[in-house]
Amino acid sequence: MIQRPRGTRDLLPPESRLWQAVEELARTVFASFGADEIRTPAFEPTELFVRSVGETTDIVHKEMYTFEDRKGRSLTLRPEGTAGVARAWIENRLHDRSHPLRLYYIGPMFRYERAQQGRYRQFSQIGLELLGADSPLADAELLLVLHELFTRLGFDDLQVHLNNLGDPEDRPRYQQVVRETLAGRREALCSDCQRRLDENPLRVLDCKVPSCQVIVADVPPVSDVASEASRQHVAAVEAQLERLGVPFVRNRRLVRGLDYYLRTVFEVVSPRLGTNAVLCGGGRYDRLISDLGGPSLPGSGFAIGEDRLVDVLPEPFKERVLGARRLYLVPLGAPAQAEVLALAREWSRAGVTVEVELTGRSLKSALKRADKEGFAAVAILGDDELAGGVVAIRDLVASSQQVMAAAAVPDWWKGRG
RNA sequence: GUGGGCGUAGCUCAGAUUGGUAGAGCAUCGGACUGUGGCUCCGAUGGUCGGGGGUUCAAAUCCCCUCGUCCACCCCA
Repeated sequence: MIQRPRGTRDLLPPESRLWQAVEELARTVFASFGADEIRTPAFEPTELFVRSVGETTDIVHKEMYTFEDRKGRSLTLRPEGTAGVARAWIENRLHDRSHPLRLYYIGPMFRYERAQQGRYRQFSQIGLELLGADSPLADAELLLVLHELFTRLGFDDLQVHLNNLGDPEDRPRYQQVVRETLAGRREALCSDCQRRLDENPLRVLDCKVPSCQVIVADVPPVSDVASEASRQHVAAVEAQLERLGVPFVRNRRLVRGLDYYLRTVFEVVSPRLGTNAVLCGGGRYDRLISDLGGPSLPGSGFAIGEDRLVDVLPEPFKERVLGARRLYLVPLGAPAQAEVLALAREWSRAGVTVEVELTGRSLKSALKRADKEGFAAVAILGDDELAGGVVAIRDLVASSQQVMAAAAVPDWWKGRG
């Protein structure tokens, strides 16, 4: 049997409805704050990700799906969404548009990793990018939109972690501080941290090995070495959030795995997820567009892991989506079968969710099925009803039954919502 | 990429230690009840025992390889 590739999944009904509902709400909330959708290719020139995400990052270095096309060009399945948006902005001269520009995307990303719960080789991200505004207000708006979406999904237990990564100019100075602080204790660090010390010292900060955390506790947080301008920026973001009542915690150890972030960085974590608890990550990237050869343009954005989000969706939201009422239309006998689709069309046009029984099963087994499948009601159309121009409507919840004109069913249906 | 757990019916699992005709519950379909669900009873359908190879008269069971999945590390969404 041919099986799907490792780390990919088939989204089946009814769970696919949850995905639709999440995406629909995200579109609604984003659009209500002035964002529009952008759709970029699922694969891009490899160079784009090397230059934006960063050569030394794990994503680029060992997690990309890279291949050559028939003309020998190196292409890569996108491992994240921001790079493609930045590329598209430059290539399509969106510079000419009025800014700031709010662009959102929803779609699959690809990373070659060992799959486990909440981590897949193909996963979906819902992202929002805010281009052309360098103010703290822009970062605050992103966090607000995020908070609004999560609140409307019914979450009340998520935590927003926030940190200041400083400006790129601060980075060498900070790396120096890290190296100096840890110079004498290199041997005491785990082997991963010893490697990080050379390649990407920032990442030593969020090592989860307890012995490392003890040692790293002596290292001053990035924000202490950060420029005055970046400190004022992040402080202003925090002040906005406090004013808005958007809860967050300062996490001075928070570091992100993509090189383009600076100043404001944040994560949203769910206590209901295990190891892969990060539901959303984001931050400011004022140098990304210029690093890719475009003009100087500030930007800020986030990406939500849709797979993880759906995994921890609050029960009330799920019930609302999965509990949608449906009417089961059951024809009995050939004359009724001849009429049944026309009737379904009529009801469908009037806003009824109607499912026609097609297999000719007995009324008894149809009712049995209706009960199992959770239909709200069954419309029975037999010879008797046909003769009188009526249908028998059996309400499965109330266990009651009545006969009414076929044309009256949509109103009856609405009245019971 | 590293370490470990687990793959038997659509689902949850027994059967493996000691090789000997593949099982149960649930689900599905049908009947009891000829046009009325949920409960009960009866019956039926359903399996290359993840795949391949080896040992053996005989393998779900023992050995090797492989694929998948889950957990931890790593990483991030």
